[in-house]
Amino acid sequence: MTRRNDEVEALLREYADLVAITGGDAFKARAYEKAARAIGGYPADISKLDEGGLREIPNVGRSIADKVVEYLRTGKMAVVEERRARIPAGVRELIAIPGLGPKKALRLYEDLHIASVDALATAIEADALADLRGFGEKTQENIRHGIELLRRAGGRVLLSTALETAEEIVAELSGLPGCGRCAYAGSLRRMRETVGDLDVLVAARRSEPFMAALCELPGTAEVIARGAKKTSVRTVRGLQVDLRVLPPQSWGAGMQYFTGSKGHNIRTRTIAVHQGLKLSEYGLFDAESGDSLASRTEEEVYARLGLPWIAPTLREDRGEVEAGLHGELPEVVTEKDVRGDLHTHTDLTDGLAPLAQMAAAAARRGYAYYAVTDHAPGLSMQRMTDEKLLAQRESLRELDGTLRRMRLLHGTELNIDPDGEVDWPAEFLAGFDLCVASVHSHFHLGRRAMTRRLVRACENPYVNIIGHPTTRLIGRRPGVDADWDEVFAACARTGTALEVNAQPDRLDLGDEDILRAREYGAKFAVNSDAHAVPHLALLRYGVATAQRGWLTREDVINTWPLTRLRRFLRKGR
DNA sequence: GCCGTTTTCGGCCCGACTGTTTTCAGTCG
Repeated sequence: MTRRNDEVEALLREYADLVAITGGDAFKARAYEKAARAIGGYPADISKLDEGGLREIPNVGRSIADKVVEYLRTGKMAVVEERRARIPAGVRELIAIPGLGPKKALRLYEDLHIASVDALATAIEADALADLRGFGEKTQENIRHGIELLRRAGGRVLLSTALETAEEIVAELSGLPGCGRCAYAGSLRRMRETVGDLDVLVAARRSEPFMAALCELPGTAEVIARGAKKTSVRTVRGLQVDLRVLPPQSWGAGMQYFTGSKGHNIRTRTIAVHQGLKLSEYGLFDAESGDSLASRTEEEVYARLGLPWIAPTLREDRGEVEAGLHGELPEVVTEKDVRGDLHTHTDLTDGLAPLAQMAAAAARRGYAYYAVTDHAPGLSMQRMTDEKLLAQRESLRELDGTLRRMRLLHGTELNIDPDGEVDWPAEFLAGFDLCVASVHSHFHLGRRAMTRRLVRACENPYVNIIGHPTTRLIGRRPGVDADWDEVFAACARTGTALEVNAQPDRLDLGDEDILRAREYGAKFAVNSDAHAVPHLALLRYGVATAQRGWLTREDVINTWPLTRLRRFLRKGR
């Protein structure tokens, strides 16, 4: 279920954007952004809070608390409605284009009445921006490229967005009478980093009540097709949902078929054909007699084909069927295997919650260890100082040992400068239990310089993990250019782990790079990069990505017992 | 709009990059 917190966060963000676009006070816009972030990252459910309770949340004052109360009561915020009436939704979409902010969006709207990404693309094609102040050739080229980036996502949404919607729908349909089973399949079940549409399956004798329920959900905007076996709708967020109702005895075959991928299914069907069988969404059949041989569970279907059950995250036709036939499928890492998070923030830098709250929440997740890695001074906007950091270390050491059996590690997230140097000298770095090091600036160095930069970071005896190695932002920013083979080899050689950052818009490294890095024998750390208590749970997306990269416990350092982890962190020093 | 006080007003993340603006505005992290 989406939390009310998330709804309010989205609404306040929208209002902040609209204030910025309409040329309001920039500090006011930022105040709404800060409040949005604080509410989104607030651990408690805000719908249970009164105005006083809301004002306890940092950066929420009287005015915003009032508006939130108004929203919780009426489902609306009058000020947002007003601004929406003045600025079409498409204008706000424009500022999602990298390189295009609120000022340029307003100019496009006021001077040329451009109110959608499509209209902007058309205008650029028609060279209609030539006379507009601030839109020279380079700017237009950058915008064109930005639109390209957005479109390459091809209407796909982030895994996290898709999963939230799917879980809501599954929860709704599961509650209906006559529902045998209900689950999502498709690329979402395979946990791809973006999802084009949702496939939801129901096992039931009568399909009609489920089709009707889907069409009538509050989140359903439009019914695309409606039949007895399949119904398709589009949600208010623009996501297409296909619902298929299967006879209960076909559940396993249906899940296998609709989970895909296409490539994986071609492999399994080929195996079936060679055995004189036929595999469809209804079951595995004898090709001649038409007798059903297996269909009730996925395990049954795979077993009859001579295969072990294959984890959905592996079903990408990357050799998993072959591996299954030879009994060589990897035992992929699971969320339960993860003993601790090694990249997290607190309110000492840009996190929302204080150290004690983050640590307590981590302990509730059952972790054996937990690292706090706030930003280093190189990110000047974070205003980190040696004194603040050492004071944090002291509080952390005091807290250590008081949280069930969880051990606290003191770390930092260093900035890798263009030369591959990091924020502090060796003597100071030696005081940390571990260091994550990440690229946060100078993304366009060129391949050779970028490769040297990352390799030098690996060679630093105090750098343990390269954070979000490519720095890509899915759908918004491509990863940096480097000779990754060289970087991965350096990681393996120096005992530096590669992060699998679990933030849903990063998932960095991504699955394909993980597969490549694994070939060099590099190790990995699956981290949440949490900036708030609820973010700790994002780890599931990182674990799924690790699975898609075929990683096992052996590959992932934060599944190891603390003593083994500490040995790794010493990097042979 | 929020916050913290020097308690009711003034500061708020700050520096870098980029393109185009002939002196700096807009965007980003």
